[in-house]
Amino acid sequence: MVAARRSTEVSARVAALCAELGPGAMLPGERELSGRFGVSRATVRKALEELMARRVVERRHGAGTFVRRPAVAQPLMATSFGDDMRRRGLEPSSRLLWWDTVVADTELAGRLEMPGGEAVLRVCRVRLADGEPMTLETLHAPAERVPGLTGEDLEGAASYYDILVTRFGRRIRSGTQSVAPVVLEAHEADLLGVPPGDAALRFVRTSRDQHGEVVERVESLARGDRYLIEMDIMPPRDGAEPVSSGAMP
Amino acid sequence: MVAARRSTEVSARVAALCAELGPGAMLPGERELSGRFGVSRATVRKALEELMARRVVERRHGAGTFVRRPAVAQPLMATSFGDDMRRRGLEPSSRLLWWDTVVADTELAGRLEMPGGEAVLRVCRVRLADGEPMTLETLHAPAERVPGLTGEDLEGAASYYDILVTRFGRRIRSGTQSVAPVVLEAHEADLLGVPPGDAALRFVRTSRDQHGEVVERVESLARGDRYLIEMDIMPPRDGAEPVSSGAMP
DNA sequence: GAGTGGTCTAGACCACGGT
DNA sequence: CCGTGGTCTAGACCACTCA
Repeated sequence: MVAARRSTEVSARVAALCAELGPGAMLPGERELSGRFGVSRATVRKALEELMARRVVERRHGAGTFVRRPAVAQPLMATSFGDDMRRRGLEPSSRLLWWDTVVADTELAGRLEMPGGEAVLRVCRVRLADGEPMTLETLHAPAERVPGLTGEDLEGAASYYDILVTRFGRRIRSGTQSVAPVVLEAHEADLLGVPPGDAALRFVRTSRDQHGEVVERVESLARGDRYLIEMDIMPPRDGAEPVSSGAMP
Repeated sequence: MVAARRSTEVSARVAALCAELGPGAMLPGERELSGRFGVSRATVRKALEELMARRVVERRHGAGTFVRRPAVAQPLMATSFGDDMRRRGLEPSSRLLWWDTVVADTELAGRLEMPGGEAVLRVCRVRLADGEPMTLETLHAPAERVPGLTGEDLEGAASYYDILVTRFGRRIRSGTQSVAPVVLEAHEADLLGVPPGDAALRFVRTSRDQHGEVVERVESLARGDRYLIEMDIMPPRDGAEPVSSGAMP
């Protein structure tokens, strides 16, 4: 792999160093790094700023630069978990917990906008980044729209969105998502590797393909210490209804 | 006003230039600006990066730097708590818990982008809808930018955003917000009228006025049982960083 | 006081876009 | 082609933290 920019190269090498040292560790100084990698200090600083933006490191004026346990920002776009993690320089994977197919009752059929009485594929996975549990996901998909798909297809590094495109010719075009805070139950905390009673975000996402058909409903629990939602906000335009807003159940 | 960093000073002067030239206009080149302001090109670049992050300018490699056109299709809006509640048919109000002014230390001054050592107004309120506590808010505002404002001005049905406009001629133009899940401490739960240990959302919002000046930093705890973020999501646009959407407490 | 990150300078070369 | 932004260097001084 060729790094066009030296700062990107330095960035990657420092990120590797971070992984080696572990969270909380202090990195060598900028001058030391610039010597070690044979680049100027300005380049090292640019690389560190990149890692800063990615929340990999934390800098304290006068003290040093430290490896951070990153809170992963949740982009409010329909990116797959894998793409999301890779963009942060983390290696995504999945651990399949269980899967089955059930017959949709009226409520589930309604949510998936499918006929009642038909089969629904359910897959429960732990999603990991660099081997560390990040979210606990349960996927619901109308079996008619993804014929032949099983839970095993979604093990390891497989991406549901990729499979949707390559096997079924379906592309995600839109979706809605809600987010609420929850306190983790013991078994959930256990699967996520955090203490029970920790805070988490509960995402519920419904996605549609190019035909407007619902192809997934995902309920996902994300560790509160590793997930952070960031958004830009704009003032309301007069007369416009909000495209999105806080709601009260 | 003294700008400690020369890049901040340059930033402000270029922002003024942008306002003068109008949307779509091409700015002078970086070398030209560095000569005009008597700073190095690196400093100009740093200033431009700041304006880039604030979406004031847009740079095109090989072409130039341009004043950004009014944002297209901003998917999301910053409404005040009061407007938000009224839209849901609820009657908003506030209960003032305490207020004071403090001298900004370096960290706070940095967050508010104001000179260190100056005064900051802090106001802590419980926000209610139909008399029921919804959020617990702590507002921070640079006193210089809202002279004479006190906590009492924000009691009852008063809206900070309204006051900003009517008394100080400042309109919210942009902002950023982050959201994380937390577990409520006993005293927080008490103020919100929920059991301790309940889940909540912690919003941290920074808003700017038409001059690009920070006019508030608000930390707000929203009851997890009454607040839910809902958003539309779109597939990622190639190359685009997430300009994301969401909701406000 | 020694070492850290934060800022700035004055120069260089490269990659890209329009004419 | 020329002017633009993008990257990089080698050095300097300042502000901060911590032993």
